[in-house]
Amino acid sequence: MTETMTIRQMCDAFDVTPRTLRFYEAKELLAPIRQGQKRLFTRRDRARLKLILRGKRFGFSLEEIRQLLDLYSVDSNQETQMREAIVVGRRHLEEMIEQRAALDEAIAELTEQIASGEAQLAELQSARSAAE
Amino acid sequence: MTETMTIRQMCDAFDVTPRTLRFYEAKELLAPIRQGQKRLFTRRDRARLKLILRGKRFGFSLEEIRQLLDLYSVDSNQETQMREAIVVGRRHLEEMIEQRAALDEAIAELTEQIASGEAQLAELQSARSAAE
DNA sequence: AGTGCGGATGACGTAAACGTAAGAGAAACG
DNA sequence: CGTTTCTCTTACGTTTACGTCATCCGCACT
Repeated sequence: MTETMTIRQMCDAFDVTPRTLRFYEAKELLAPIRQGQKRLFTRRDRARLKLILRGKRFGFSLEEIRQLLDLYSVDSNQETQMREAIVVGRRHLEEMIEQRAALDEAIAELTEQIASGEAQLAELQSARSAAE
Repeated sequence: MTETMTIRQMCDAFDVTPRTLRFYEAKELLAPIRQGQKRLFTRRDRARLKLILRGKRFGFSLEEIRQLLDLYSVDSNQETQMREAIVVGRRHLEEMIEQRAALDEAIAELTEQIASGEAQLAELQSARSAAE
């Protein structure tokens, strides 16, 4: 069905702007095929875009993501390229595991802070009703 | 002991540059006291800087972090300000929880990709030794 | 008195990741 | 056939988060 998608369909599907998709193409993160002038984004582009957006969310730069994408691209049957991709992948994996630990800690602390803030508010409430 | 710290001590302790600390002060994320011209960073500044660096790591902008810091600053006994901080805090908390879920998924997938990449490499190895 | 050293204050520069406007071409619609 | 509607390329603009001078000040040695 949706074997390929237009730029507009991509934008709607992934909530990005056309500019962003063209920018990613210029940076060689995506490689849509052309039908005349127009871009057609394939399943592969969609998979890559998903990974790009995920990577961005975790604070990786587009350049870091570009290196990592080689690991997911099946056509990296070139041995040296594959080795390189695995090294990059391992580095990212480590970083992400560290990030998860830090995230857990941050979530715990923030939860605590919110609770303590609410407690202070509740105190203000009861102080007010006692004053009536 | 180290009740207050100079800018250089801060830089060494947190691995940032003086420029960064002055920048954060300009953005009202930090508020070191002054001894003459020189900045002296207090315990409070250190706690805030820790939160700032953590927030950055999770992809929050300095402006978002600034809003969140009110929640941790104990002197936000102003009720409306406290309410606002709690709302912001809840929003961040939700986002971080979502982020953790996405992170878990990404870690799982990346682990898989690395394993599959290594399998391909191993195949190349055995193909080579069989060719001898 | 001279000379570093640490820190301060502008002010301009920069990299990343797009935003935005201008102009043009194809294509779909009434 | 004219007019929106998409999309294209080109190119300059913008925001965030600092980097990088240049210059100056005050204090500690010697």
